[in-house]
Amino acid sequence: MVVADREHLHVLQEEDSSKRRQILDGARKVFMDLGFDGASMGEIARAAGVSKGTLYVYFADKSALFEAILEEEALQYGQVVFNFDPARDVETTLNDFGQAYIRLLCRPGGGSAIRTVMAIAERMPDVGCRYYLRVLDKTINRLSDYLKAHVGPGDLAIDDCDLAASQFMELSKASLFLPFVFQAAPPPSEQRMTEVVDSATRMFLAAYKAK
Amino acid sequence: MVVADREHLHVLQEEDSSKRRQILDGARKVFMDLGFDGASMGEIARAAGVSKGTLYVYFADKSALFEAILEEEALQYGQVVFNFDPARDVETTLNDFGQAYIRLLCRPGGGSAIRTVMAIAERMPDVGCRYYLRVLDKTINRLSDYLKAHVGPGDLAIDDCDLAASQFMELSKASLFLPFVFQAAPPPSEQRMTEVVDSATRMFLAAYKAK
Amino acid sequence: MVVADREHLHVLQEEDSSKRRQILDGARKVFMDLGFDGASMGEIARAAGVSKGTLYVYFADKSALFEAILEEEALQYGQVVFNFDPARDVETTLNDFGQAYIRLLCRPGGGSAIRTVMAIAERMPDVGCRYYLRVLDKTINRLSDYLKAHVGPGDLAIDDCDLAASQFMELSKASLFLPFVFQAAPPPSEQRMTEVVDSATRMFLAAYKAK
Amino acid sequence: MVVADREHLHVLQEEDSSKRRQILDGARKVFMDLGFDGASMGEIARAAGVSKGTLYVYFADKSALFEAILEEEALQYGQVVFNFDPARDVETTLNDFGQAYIRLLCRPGGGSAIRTVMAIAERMPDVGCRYYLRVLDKTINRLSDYLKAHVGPGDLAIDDCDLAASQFMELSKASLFLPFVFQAAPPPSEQRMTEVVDSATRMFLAAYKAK
DNA sequence: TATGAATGAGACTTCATTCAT
DNA sequence: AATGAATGAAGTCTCATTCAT
Repeated sequence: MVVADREHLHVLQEEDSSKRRQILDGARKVFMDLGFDGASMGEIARAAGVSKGTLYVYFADKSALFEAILEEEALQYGQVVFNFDPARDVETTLNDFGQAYIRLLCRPGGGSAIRTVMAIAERMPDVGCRYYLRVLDKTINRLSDYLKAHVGPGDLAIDDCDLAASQFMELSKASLFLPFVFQAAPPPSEQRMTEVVDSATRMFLAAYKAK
Repeated sequence: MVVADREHLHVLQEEDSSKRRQILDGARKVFMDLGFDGASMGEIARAAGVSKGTLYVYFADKSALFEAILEEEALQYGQVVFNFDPARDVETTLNDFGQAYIRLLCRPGGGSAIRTVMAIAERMPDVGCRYYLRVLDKTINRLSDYLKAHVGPGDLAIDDCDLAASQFMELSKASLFLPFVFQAAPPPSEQRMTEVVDSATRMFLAAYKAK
Repeated sequence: MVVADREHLHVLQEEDSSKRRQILDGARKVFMDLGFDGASMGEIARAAGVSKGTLYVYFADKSALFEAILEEEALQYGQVVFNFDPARDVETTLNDFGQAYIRLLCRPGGGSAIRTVMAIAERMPDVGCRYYLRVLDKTINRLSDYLKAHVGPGDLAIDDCDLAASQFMELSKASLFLPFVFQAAPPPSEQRMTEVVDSATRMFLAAYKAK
Repeated sequence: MVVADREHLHVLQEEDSSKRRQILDGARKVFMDLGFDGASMGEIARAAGVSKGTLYVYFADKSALFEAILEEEALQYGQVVFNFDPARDVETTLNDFGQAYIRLLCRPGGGSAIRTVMAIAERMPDVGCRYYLRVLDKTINRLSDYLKAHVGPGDLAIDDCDLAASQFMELSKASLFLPFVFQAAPPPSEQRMTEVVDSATRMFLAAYKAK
């Protein structure tokens, strides 16, 4: 056991050994296309251009590979620049954020991680939970912090900023995300996304703008 | 088996022959708990109290059984009385609907159908699509129709009622559904659900109440 | 031990180059603990503190490594000084031998070689055969030779000394070895081993002491 | 095949449903030839003339199949009529038993169970232990009981009957079993077995016959 | 010489599905 | 109709071995 750990450590230290990169890229595609159960290690190996055995050199098992991908997803999410500079005005900030957020969700393959994780959350609750906290909840918190900074006379009148942040994010998805993720509609057009986020921003400000 | 003949002539056709009922009930539980891939026909047979072979007497294969359950789910959803009587006033109607809606989603096992269907939407797009249309979109449309009936001076000022309906539904889930479905939080308390839907209603009216 | 001296010679062909020694020591432990099939080359490499590739520098394959260990085992066995000096009296010689023999078999890990070789004797008959001849049969023969030297009036009356030697060895194991090797009992106590070998010696002499 | 018709009975539960019998027979052969690790489920399926999947209908896993065979082995062992009728005289009883015992051990494939179980006793201690208790220890106890019944003036003078029983069994194997099990010699001849057991009996009585 | 990354065959096991009764 | 025995394809994972450095 200890040995295995060490062996993995050695490999893991080189975060971007090219084989590891290949595997993660191939696996992401397969996992997101087919879901955790639908993806087979053979398919992943083929997609990654390595042998099946090699997968297990880099990742202890299928779950570990899956979680490594979610880890990356979380990091990428964190690197998306949601500009929550408190100096910026609320309307612009919210609108920019909403636009970026919905485009992230509805990019081709964009809902896949959410969908895929959601799918196994019942059988692997800790995976679901961690993904939520690291990705979704974190974004809520950053927006919430921004809002808090603007609560005050002449700015925003919000009682529960966490709820408000969540509300704005939900509003930004309205009529777009569900049809997309259920494959009932193609990815929304640029124009439609703009409209929806504009509407969300208006609605949010109508409710929370201090008088 | 002469005596039995008379009975079994039509039983198979009948939607609710007792065996079929048993199977659907057992299968729903297993599918919702474990997901499409995680559920095995053996487990389903056990949960239904029938033999594995019998499953194939009533359903062509695993997918057909799964879709039959979604069919039922859609019917049940349709039977939930969302009281959209145009005669009722907007605030009460929206609030009542929001309360019922979030309780439906967050009931134990409530997110399961959504989660389960979402999970296979990429591999079985028509299943995902049909579920969306028959369940989610249908609800949106009914709410939208209600809203349309109230658009007018002194009532609601809404440009895009479909979007507005979707917005209200999304608002009703804010901060509640995602943590629940990702297993990052237990089902929300009654009080919290009430608060969130109250806030959603206020927000909606702040934005759309005609002046 | 003379090992320290040897290390100053850098003769790579030498049987006991330090790496080779490491490998043999690590491999013995793993093979004896887990059996031929249960032992993996990876585990052996770890136990030996070398890389997997290095194993194949010194040994052609897993079997060759295993046989090299049995070779050593045979040599060590041969070096255990069973004092069969013909000048010693029979009772003492037998008893001393029996005591040493049963302690050898029942030492922690003692039955392991026998067990391990036995296990693969059917698939690798020559390995089993050679081990028997070089280890077990050799001991029988040395005891047999000792007995032959004492056959005569006033000493021992034995017709078939090979059989007699084998009999004494079997008697020395009675009630001790099988429970131990089948893990049905912990290693026998010192006192019990003494009693059993004493009994074996008495029995042997009762049967073979010349009158 | 005419017989085949009769075999299509629903008798999975029965201990000797024909498929179960087939599997056990095929598996015994493969396990005994190749050892637990060396035997593959595919090979066993082929030897049994069933599909791999069928093996798992009857046995939970490879270990369970293996243990079922040991179970049978134990039963068969128990059914070997070792005639320990206390009314029989000691010499005949011992000799008959010894003859039967060594023939059991050295029959073709006879040492295989012992060898095979011994081989995995380290990794599966409970299997080893149970086999020892159910097969070997049980036989010792039955012989021991017989001996106890004959301890007395003019019959046997034995202090530790359990030890004595074990001693006789070990003596009966002397020079025969080890070469056989290590594949260093073919199964012993009838004549040789007779000689060895005769010698064992003489030796035993020389030591334990009451004076 | 020594390494360890990489491989691919093959192990055990599961499971949707079929078939005879 | 209902069963349950049987199947075989496919899944995850292990491991002896090779090869470039």
